[in-house]
Amino acid sequence: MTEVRERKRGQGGGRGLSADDWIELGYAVLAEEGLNQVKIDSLCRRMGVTKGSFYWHFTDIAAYRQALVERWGEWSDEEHKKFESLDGLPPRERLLGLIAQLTSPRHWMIERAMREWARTDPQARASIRRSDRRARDAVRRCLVDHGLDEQTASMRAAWIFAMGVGALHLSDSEEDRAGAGRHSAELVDLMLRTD
Amino acid sequence: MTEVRERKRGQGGGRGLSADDWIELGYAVLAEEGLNQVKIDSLCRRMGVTKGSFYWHFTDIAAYRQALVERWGEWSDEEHKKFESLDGLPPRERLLGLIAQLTSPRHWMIERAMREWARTDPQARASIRRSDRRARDAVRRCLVDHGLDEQTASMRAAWIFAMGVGALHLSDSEEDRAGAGRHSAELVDLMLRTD
DNA sequence: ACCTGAACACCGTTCAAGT
DNA sequence: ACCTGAACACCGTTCAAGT
Repeated sequence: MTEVRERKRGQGGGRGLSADDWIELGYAVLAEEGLNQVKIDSLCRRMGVTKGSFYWHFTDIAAYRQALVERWGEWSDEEHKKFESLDGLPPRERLLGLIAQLTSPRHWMIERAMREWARTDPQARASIRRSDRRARDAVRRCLVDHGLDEQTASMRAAWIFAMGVGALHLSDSEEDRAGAGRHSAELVDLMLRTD
Repeated sequence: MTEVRERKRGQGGGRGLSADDWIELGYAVLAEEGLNQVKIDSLCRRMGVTKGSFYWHFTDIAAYRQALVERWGEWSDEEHKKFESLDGLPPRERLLGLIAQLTSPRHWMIERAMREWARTDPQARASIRRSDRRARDAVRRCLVDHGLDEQTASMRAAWIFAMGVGALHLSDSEEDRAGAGRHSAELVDLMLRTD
């Protein structure tokens, strides 16, 4: 579909491709067609080069995946920073925003691919774990700020987080998502109860 | 697609393999080494036969996966029937049992494989959806029997179910599972609140 | 009925050779 | 520095031929 004939190149010039070009393409394919379409062969076809080109930029496909994982990690860092700017909001609104972000459909394919890779690649696992812990901590902080004790907050944060990951994987069937993705206000109200 | 010419035989007789033998092996490999190790080539090596044997029992690897999916569906049906026998228990205990079953570590690999296949294979998707709906309904019934109104029960059932699926996918990192898998009593108590 | 053996296509990987 | 082209291994698939 996305037949790239005209190669994108760095700002200045240079006739060849950069590692970044490959990563960019990888993400596009990942998001559009999923993990199983990220093959060296088809990537090269899209790029209009032979496989030797790919292997000049990356030692093997594991290194390529790792580059994608690293890029994802950086991107995840930025997202988190963006969210920290909402620290002024009351806990309930902050939590609603967090949940919206957690269950956002923006990058399902990519998130799923990361979790898939994390199952075999230790580096990917470390990256995901770091990102997950940050998300869970952010949720927990909302709960603590709202007045829950540390223990209860940790428990409920883990539940909410697991729910988010579940919604991520259920995102294919609309009926399943309905309950988990919508009604976040009701969920938050239940999770914030202190009585 | 469903070209499964199977031939069951007793324990003793028959020199050749049956489709069941292949399915059995597939499950073993799936559970032990995960989805990516279910290759025709390596399965044949384990069986001690050539690939022609595999292709006599199944038209292609899609048909084989479908046979695995069907088998999983039957097995899932049985599990559900087993659980219906607990209908006499009070809702709270029933719900605890359901959650224990939903987040049981027994067949993580297999469940994940099914959800993975469901992403591309419509038959697998139908199978999973059917099983999911049953599980969610069972949870919802516990909540209704405990006194929640239909709307609230549906919402909370979807949450609990999503949490279970999330726990399934987080099952690699122990820290994440800790909150979602353990503390089910606290979760149930929160979810059963009517006030 | 059940399988072998050889063939082919596809994809990951390597590497000498080109510009 | 960046890529081509040919080679090879691995795996999915087909099929004529064997028992």
